[in-house]
Amino acid sequence: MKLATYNVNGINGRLPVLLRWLAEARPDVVALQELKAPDEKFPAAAIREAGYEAIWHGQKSWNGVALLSRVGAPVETRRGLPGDPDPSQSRYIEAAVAGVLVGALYLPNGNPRPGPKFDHKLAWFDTLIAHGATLIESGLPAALIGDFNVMPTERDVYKPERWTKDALFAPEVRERYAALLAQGWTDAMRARHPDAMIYTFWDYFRNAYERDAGLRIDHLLLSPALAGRLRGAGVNREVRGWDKSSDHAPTWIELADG
DNA sequence: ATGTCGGTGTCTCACCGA
Repeated sequence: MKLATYNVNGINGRLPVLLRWLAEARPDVVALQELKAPDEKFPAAAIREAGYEAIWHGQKSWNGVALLSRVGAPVETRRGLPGDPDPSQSRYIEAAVAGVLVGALYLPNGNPRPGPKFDHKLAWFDTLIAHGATLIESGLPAALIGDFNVMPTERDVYKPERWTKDALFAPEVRERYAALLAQGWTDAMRARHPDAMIYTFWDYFRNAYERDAGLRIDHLLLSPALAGRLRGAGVNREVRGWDKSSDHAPTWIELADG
């Protein structure tokens, strides 16, 4: 099963890019972030015509997450993170799909730091850590996937020294990502490619993609009950070069049958 | 400080958030 995450940065503005990628890559299950659309403006018909059943949790203007599947309808288990510090922001949706419990998330950006947005990021992350523990304790094959808005290590940033004060690379945030892994979650990309330079995001500014000035901020974490099925991982980085692309590239893993 | 996007309202430009 191919499981992917993709921050689309506006699902309606990027719909041709999304549909082209779905047709070419044929992922089985996909988490989407930054829909930037209210529920009634989710392009459900186009997604269905592409062969995917979907659930979504949108909001006007910002945020918004969805889960797509072409291997059986996602059975929604949660909408919103339990104990979310600001439930008005649509950042989490969870479903059982193809025998895996998939939590699809869009962690707050948190800039500027310091400030209330950074505090919110830390609070949201703490809430995710609490929920992550319950998922691990369940013993189910589970995945937490999405835009975590954190580069876990220096290897995940094209120029680490320039990012030390940024909310995406702050020690408090990287510590929380490490705390999540310490629960038993496996960073699938790093498990498959321990030393490679891998990015999932390139800024729109200053020709970042052409210069390969990227960041690795989109992650797929696997519970102990699922990690043994990991067979491959990669980034469809060419998608970032397409016309009208998101600033993120689709990021995927391959799982053996359970 | 800067740069470039989509979405939205203040609505053919200016703003926010990223």
